Amino acid sequence: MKKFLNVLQRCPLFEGIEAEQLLRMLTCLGARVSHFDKKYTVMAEGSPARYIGIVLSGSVQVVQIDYYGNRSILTRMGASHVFAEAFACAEVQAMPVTVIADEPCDIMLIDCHHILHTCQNNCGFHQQLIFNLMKDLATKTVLFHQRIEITSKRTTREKLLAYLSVCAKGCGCATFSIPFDRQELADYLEVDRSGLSAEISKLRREGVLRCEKNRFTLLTDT
Amino acid sequence: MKKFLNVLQRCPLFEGIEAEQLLRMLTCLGARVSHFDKKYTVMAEGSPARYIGIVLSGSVQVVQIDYYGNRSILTRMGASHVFAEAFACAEVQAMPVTVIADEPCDIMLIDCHHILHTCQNNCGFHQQLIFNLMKDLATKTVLFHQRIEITSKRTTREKLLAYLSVCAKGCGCATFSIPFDRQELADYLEVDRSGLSAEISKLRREGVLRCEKNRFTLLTDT
DNA sequence: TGATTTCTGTTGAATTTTCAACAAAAGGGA
DNA sequence: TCCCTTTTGTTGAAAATTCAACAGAAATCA
Repeated sequence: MKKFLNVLQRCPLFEGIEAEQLLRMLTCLGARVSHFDKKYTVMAEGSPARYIGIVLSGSVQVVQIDYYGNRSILTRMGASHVFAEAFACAEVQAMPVTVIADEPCDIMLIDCHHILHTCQNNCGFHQQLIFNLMKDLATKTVLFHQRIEITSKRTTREKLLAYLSVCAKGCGCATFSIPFDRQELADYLEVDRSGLSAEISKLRREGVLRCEKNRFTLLTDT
Repeated sequence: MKKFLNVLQRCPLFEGIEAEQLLRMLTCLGARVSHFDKKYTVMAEGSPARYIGIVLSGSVQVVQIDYYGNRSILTRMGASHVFAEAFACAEVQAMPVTVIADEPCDIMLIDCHHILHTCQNNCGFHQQLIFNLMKDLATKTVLFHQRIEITSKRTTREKLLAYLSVCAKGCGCATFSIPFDRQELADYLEVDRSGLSAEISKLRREGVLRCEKNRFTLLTDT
């Protein structure tokens, strides 16, 4: 656990909590760490939503797969980020999404009951934890709105440009890498992969962007 | 304020708080009530995100309008529901959405700072409020996932059927009313209105559903 | 290094959506 | 009630997406 202390301290869930106290707290919360190889399922759709997940290393994707096998990528979480907290906190019966390892990763799982209900030891950190959880959920909601703003566009071109604009704004630079391959980007934007590839080529020919693998440069100021 | 006490007690934000204490609390929080006529703007996109809103009567729509004037309806909130809490809690600079009155409505506004930061009087209810806020945000996130599951479908037919299924499941009955007219439903599902009307007619002809104005009956068990 | 698998871009056909325009129906106000 | 506005369903044409198939490029693995 100690070797991940740095990551844990950057986790929004533990903001304002000292390193020393953090380790004690994790013991009290019954936190445990598991390793997952790439593409393995961290949490399966339909399974009980008891646990809050924290990415200690690597990254995960939160995906939704419908009846026909169509995948939507809802989000990707890297080190120090929290996932599945909404389902655990809302006490839904079953996970409505699947979480899979995007790379080999170490994941910390905490039973949400231990966070929401004060324990026998009456530790003093619960208030802070719940406050942080609230902040984290608010931030997630804002990011969700951003995604909806992107996917609500009607054409592949508009979705792509909206997404790339957000990326550029986020990194403060017109050149940036995205964490998706073509199929994943298509599943994030909710469009057809081949149509996406075609659109990227078209935008490149038109001089709107440059692109080499998953590294893009926006040549216009949208 | 007192005439809305019933509604306020049903508000998830005030769960577990006694009526008497609630009224004192609202004074301390500096809550104020405003009336809005139908179609008036309750919160404008771009304005500071300081306030949490609570619907006391009537209903509001949370919408996103893009550069070209295309509207997306993100959600509709009726009496006792909370809105804009995520933006206020996440302390974003500007509202990324617009909130408009769907019907004539009374809205309670509370400055989020008063909730997040304990006041001089050191009232004891902040912990409970923050806990409730956290629960509320978690629930909202789950509902967002549900909306994404609907809008991520690729065809108008699939989106419509997914939406109607959720409605039917929600009210536990195959016959139900939806809170949208055709244009609003199209803006919620993110499809073209005329295409939506055509699809409804088609589904009616096929015997999949019955529909009279905004009252639907699903004839299949999807 | 070589073989195998995965990823990517391209194409054309079929399907679907979007767009614009219009008329009938419904609703609101005087 | 009548008039005017809004909503709704329909249609056909244009545009865009999806789908399937394929070949070359890139990555993986032994």
